[in-house]
Amino acid sequence: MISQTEENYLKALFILANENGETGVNELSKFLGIKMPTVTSMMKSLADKNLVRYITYKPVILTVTGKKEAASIIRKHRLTEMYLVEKMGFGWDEVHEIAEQVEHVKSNALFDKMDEALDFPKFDPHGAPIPDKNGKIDFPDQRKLSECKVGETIQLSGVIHSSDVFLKFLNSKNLKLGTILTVQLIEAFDGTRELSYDERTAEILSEIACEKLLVQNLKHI
Amino acid sequence: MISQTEENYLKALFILANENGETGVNELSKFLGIKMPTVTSMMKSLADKNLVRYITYKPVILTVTGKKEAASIIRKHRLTEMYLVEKMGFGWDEVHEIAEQVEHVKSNALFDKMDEALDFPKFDPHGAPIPDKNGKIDFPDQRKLSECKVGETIQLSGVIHSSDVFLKFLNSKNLKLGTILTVQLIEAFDGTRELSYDERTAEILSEIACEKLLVQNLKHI
DNA sequence: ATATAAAGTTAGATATCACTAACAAAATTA
DNA sequence: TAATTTTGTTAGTGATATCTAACTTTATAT
Ligand SMILES: [Mn+2]
Ligand SMILES: [Mn+2]
Ligand SMILES: [Mn+2]
Ligand SMILES: [Mn+2]
Repeated sequence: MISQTEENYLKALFILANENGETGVNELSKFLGIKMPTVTSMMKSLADKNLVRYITYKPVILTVTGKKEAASIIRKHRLTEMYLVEKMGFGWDEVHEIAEQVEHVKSNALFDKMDEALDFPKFDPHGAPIPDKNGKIDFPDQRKLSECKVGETIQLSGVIHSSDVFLKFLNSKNLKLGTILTVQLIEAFDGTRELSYDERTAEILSEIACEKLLVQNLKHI
Repeated sequence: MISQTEENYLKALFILANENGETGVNELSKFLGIKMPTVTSMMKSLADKNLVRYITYKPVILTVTGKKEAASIIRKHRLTEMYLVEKMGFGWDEVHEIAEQVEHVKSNALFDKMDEALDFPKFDPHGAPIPDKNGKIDFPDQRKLSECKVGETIQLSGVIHSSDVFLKFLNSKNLKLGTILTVQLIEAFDGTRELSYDERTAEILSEIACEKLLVQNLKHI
C-alpha cells in the first residue's frame, strides 16, 4: 500500500522530472514545502519499495512502477478537476485544492465513472493532458506565449502551475482556454506584451504572465 | 484541525451513542476494529481537544462541538453516497467504501454542490437521514420489519448497517426502498417471515434479515 | 586552487496512531 | 459474599512522517 504522503511525493517527482527523468532533493523539498532531511529519508523508503532509484548525493529517478503510480494519481487529479468544472459547476480557479484530496481516494470505479461521464477527456480544465489508464500521456504541441513573435496568431491552450490567484487574474482579463490571440507588440525594455483577442485590441500582459501561458497553432480545417 | 482518524472516532461515537449519548470504550473498539488501549488514548486526546467528555472507567460522551463535527462528517458521507447513486450511476451496494473516504475531504463547497445538485435530499440511498448544515437530524418514524405483526402492510424505508453483502442479497430479492410489503406469516419456531410484495406472494426472509430492515406506515393521501 | 555557497545527509527529537502484555476496576454469576 | 468474566487502563514498543542542528559533499566563484 502506498500512503497518501508517498503518493504526493511520487506525483511531485513525476511533475518535476527533467529531460533525464531526474529531480534533485532540494527542488523536491521546495516544491512540497517539506524540509530536505524529511525528503531524504522518504527517498530511502521509496527506494526500498522500488518506486524510485536513489543513490546518495545523486538526483532521484522514478522506477517504471513509480512512474506508473504517479501517472495514475495525476490522472485521478485531472479527471477530478475536469469533473468538478464540467459536471458540478465549479470555476477552473476553485478545483485544484479539492482534487488534491480526491486524487487519493482508493476506487478505480469512481474515476472510471468520471472518465465516462466526461466522455474520456484528453485535457483538464487548465489544459494539462490527462494520462490514460496505462499512464501514457499525449503531450500536445504547446509552447509558451512568451516564445511567440510579434504578428503571430495562436490559441490559448494551457496554463502552467495554475494558482487560483493567477487563474482569477486571467478571468478578469477574460482569457480562457481556446481564446485566439495575436501578439501585437513586445516591449523591448521589459518584455511586456500587447495582445489582441475577442474585442480587445491592446491588452497588456507582463512577460511573467506570458511565461505561464501555453499556446498552440491554430488548427486548419 | 481534526485528523481523518479523529473524524472516524467522532462519527462512530455519534452512531453508537445510546439514549444518554454514551458509548463504552469496548463497544467503540469493536465497531472501529481498533484495540481498546488505542481507543482509550484517543479518548484522552479528544477530551483534551474538547470534543468528548471522558472520565476513566466511564462511558464517553460527545461534547456539543464533538456532536456538531460528527454530524458534519455523517452529512458529507450520506450526501456523497446519494450523489454517487443518483448522479454517477452507482448501485446502493457500491458507495459506502467510497463515501468513507470522500467524507474526509475538506471543502464545504464540494458538499454544498452535491446537496444542490440532489435538490437537498433528506435521506441517503440506504434510507438514513442526512443531517442539515447545523447538524440537526430529522429522524423519520421508522421501526424494524421484525417488529411488525402478521397482516401489517408497510413500506420499506431503510436498511441498518448496510454491508454490501446484505445489499446484494436485497437486490437478488428485488427489495428496494419504497417497496410495499405485507407480513403474511411469522414462523413461531425461528421467527422466519413470509412476505408478499410486487408480484411475489410468499417470499421468505430470516428474522435476522428482518431486524436489519426499517419500515414506515404507508402515507395516506 | 582555494574559498564560499548550495545541496544533501546524519543524528536525534517529537507527534500521531497503532500494537501487545500486564494489571485494575466494574459487572455478572455462582 | 466470593469467584469469574467483562471492561477498561497503564506501560512499553514500533511505524510513519515531520522537524532542527550539525556535518559533508558537490558545485560555483574568486
Ligand atoms: Mn491541479
Ligand atoms: Mn494530494
Ligand atoms: Mn455508508
Ligand atoms: Mn471515514
